[in-house]
Amino acid sequence: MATSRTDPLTLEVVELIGSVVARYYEEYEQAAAEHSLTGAQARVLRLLSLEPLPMRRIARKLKCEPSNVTGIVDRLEARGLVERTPDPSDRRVKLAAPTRSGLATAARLRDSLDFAREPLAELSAQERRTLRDLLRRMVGDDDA
Amino acid sequence: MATSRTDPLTLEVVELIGSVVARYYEEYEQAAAEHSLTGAQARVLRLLSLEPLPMRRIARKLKCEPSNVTGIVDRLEARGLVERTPDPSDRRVKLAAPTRSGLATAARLRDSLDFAREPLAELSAQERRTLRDLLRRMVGDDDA
DNA sequence: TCTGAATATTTCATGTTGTCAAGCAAGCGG
DNA sequence: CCGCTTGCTTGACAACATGAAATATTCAGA
Repeated sequence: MATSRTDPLTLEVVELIGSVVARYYEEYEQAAAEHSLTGAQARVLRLLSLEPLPMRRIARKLKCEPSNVTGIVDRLEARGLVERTPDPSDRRVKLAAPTRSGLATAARLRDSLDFAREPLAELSAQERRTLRDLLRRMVGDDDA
Repeated sequence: MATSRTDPLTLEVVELIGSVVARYYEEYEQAAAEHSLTGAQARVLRLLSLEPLPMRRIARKLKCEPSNVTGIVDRLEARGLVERTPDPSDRRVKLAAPTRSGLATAARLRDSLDFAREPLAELSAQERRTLRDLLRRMVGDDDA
């Protein structure tokens, strides 16, 4: 493998990615907190704002146990941001869907996620295209 | 501001960064778990492997309350990975330093953090340099 | 059709992380 | 010496996370 662990260039890129991750994560939590949400609640609400989902699919997306999702959706439901509705095609399943208020909160949350937008302003359109292409190749064709 | 929220290029880059963050975070937790550590414990151990630090400085680095650090260091200390030693120059301060075993664990942890190394193999040296330069400018001159 | 395995969700017990308020010990400026 | 600040810990509490067990439903096969 050409990419040795001790290659200084690679190490610096890894380090930089670590910085980006730390910063993004922190700002995400902060944006969530401004709407009185925890990070986990914000992630679930964002997911559901794209599409209502059964509990187990939320767990798969979050890569956590379904029993954990129960509590998070409980808290979102208690705040009127999310509703559980039965799935007509399978009575075992409960679909979680955002309420009108939940959708509004999700939209405001999206707007306050300035992280990558602001530092991206440093880059020209051409540079952003370059960055996009490099990131695309790094991330690969993962479909989560 | 030229970088409108609805600019599709910027949106895609933000989305990609989100993917990178999710993946990095997940792999970090997983690498930590392979050494029976939580993510927070791994982060503290990594910090201390660079340099012993007083509790309050760990809290600053982790951006959390000092009272939280007490518990994390307690658990690392209970496993013999970290020691608290008094600071001779200020008897209020306790320095947390890795033990020999803690240093070894930190090194193994570092080795298993393949994340950015592996997808980075997709990129040529020139491309990695380009990526490094773009990321540097995004991250800015933050000294944490 | 009946039975048994598999699936979807919840509940419970437990541990870690996080906050905040309060407390204690040690430094520091008057 | 006194009072203020600083560094750390403790205690109470909430959220998140896991794993095991309980419940309800579906589904495949005898």
